[in-house]
Amino acid sequence: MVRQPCCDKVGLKRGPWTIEEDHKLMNFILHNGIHCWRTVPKLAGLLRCGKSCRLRWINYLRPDLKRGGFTEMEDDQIIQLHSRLGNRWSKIASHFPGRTDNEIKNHWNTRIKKRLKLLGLDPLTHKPIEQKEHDHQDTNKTNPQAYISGGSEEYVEMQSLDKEMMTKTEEKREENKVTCWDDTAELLNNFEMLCSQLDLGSWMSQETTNTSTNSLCSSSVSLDDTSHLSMGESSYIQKNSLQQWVDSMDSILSWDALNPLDQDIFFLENRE
DNA sequence: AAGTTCCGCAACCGCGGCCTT
DNA sequence: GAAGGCCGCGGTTGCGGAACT
Repeated sequence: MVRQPCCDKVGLKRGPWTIEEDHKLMNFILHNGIHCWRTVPKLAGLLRCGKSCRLRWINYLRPDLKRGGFTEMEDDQIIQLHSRLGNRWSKIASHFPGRTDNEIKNHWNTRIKKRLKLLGLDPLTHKPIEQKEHDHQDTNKTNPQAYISGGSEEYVEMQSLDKEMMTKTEEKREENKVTCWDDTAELLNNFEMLCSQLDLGSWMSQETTNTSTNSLCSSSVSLDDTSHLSMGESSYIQKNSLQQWVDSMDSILSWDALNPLDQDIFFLENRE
């Protein structure tokens, strides 16, 4: 047997996904589920490799994804888990329903790592960096627990800075909400139309039954992923799936980048 | 206002592990 | 048990937007 490459890269598209590609992928998965990522792009009519499709679905399109900034509690938990598990992002992510390993990894590299360094802590070992130790006599500042519990002054300062930034971001969002309300309402409307066409509800129930039988080519897709959730959480996801998804997708996908006319054309095309 | 730098995030790549043949 | 096939994971890169000069 000759090993086939994961994908013949000739003629395959790379780089950022377009909204149309997203819809093709979503549409395909919602209707057919996933049996083998390798075949997904072909069957879905995408010029992408299976890996790319998998990544896009897991990190971006999954209905149960939770979006938005990380809370202080989540930050603390990530730090604690990282001190125990190291860079095993998927393991860490499994403690955060709706968060992806990629998201957590990025958050760690861009924010938490810097914070720890500022506090004189080695992000790898979570121990005080020696040189810093001389600079910072205050033990609170070199104590991870002090950081986690928000005990140091630097931590408090950073928290207030973060809050300030968060408030500004929220203000901006509010502004956008006001100015784009009509568009947003229309988008939600359109999206619900799409979802009803895609029959998300039946897909959800279908997936719950499918996942038990679909052991071959098991994927991390859909409600299988919610196995780690409590009953309450998973039922919440099901009950609120549509609205929740719409809400999250609204902020995730660049729907607002779409010309409303283009959207209409797109949705009309999809309805046929 | 224009140019430059910085930062965050999405996506890619390659390796390793598990499963199948 | 060996080899191949596929998936998942972690590291890295590159793009786009924000911030700064």
